[in-house]
Amino acid sequence: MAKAVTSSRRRTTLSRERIVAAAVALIDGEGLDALSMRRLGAALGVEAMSLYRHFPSKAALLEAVVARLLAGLPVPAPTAARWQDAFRALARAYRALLTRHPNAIPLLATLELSNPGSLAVAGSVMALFSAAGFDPRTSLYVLATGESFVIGFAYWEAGTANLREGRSAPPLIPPGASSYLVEHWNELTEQDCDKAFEFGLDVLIAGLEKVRNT
Amino acid sequence: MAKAVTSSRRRTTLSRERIVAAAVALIDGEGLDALSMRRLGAALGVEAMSLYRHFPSKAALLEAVVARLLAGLPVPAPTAARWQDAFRALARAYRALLTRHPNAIPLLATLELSNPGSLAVAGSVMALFSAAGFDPRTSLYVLATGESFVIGFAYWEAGTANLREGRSAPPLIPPGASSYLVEHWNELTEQDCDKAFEFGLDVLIAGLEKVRNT
DNA sequence: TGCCAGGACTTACGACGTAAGCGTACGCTG
DNA sequence: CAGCGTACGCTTACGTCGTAAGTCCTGGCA
Repeated sequence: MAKAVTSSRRRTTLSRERIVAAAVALIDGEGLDALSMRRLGAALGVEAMSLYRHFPSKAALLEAVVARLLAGLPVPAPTAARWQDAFRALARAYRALLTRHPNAIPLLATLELSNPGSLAVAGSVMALFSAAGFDPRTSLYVLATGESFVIGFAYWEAGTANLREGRSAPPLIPPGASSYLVEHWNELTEQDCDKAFEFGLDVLIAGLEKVRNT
Repeated sequence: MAKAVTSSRRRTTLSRERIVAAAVALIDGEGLDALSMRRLGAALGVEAMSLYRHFPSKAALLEAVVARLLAGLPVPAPTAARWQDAFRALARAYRALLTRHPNAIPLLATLELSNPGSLAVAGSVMALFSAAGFDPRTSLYVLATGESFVIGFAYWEAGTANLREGRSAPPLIPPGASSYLVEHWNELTEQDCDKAFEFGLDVLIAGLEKVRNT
């Protein structure tokens, strides 16, 4: 075979980079449950135990996955324009990240806070709001509020997506339920999710403006 | 033995009720990972496979667990006072539920939307805001925004709790990080979480008031 | 008294995370 | 160019998981 030359090399060369990339691909393509050490190894043409040369445990690997995903977030420059715009842009970017990797939502929700990668973002948000006149402690509360909304909304959107695609039984409507809900529950399209997110963002920003002037 | 009479009965009598209650206790006491069919059976003095007489799968059992937890939510009467107060009370009740069962947060975040038990709450929120003058679609957005905040905040709080108790390494601060963050990151107490939640609630309600008048 | 059916038990399979130890080929040193 | 140490992938094995299939006991009714 012409490839005999390369076969003198080790058939596959693992690295943390390659492993994490494959893990993200596996999660995106097949779901979080599909990320087992054996299947990840198989995707890389390698036995499961070989991965332990590069990561001490699966938990460590997941941390690295979260770090890689968080690295995709653009950290706003502190020189940015109005804090409202920077806040909005960051929230949208985070949501876009979660929408691109919906199967990784539980990972990010659980591990984000303990991941160094999130500190860059957290720091920029804190600086942003401190510069806008919020005191440091309040800036922290703003950070908590904004991040909670984005993470929680990702779950909401995933839940409605499951409903839409019938992966979970449409919850049979109990008799006395409000007709508003019944009417509008099933017509939640993706565009509605976009609108709902923008609505929440508007509400948050309007509220922050008001709280700031109190 | 005096109890010989009862020993003529089947030693243990299972029921969906008893199983779900034991499952909740196991989750609360030992964590979500501890809820395996075998361990749950053991807690009930029964073999794992016996549980399958009452639930077709573990997923079905988890649904029932979520339903039981959601049943603990007080649904506000539509006659309630100001929508602001009702909204605040419901959000607090939901957060209290999540705080009482922190190990069940991922369960509720993932399964809540597909659970009939959540429809009662959803319906009451929709009715509440419709009565307050929001149009139905906007009411749905309000529902999404509020619920996202509460769910997301539960993750945030759990994350900071892990940091506090050192269950995850305190993320080593990168060199250029904002000093605001560094200073305030580690002094997040439980009272701070309470305050952060109330802050978020204030912001949301203030924003909703403003949006409503536009 | 005898039968039936409901419900718990037994056994078994494939997949999981990972501990322990093995073999080999690459790259440095002399 | 020879030799060696070591980095790194492989093999085997253990205990646990969810659950499919089949067995057996027991309480209630004919």
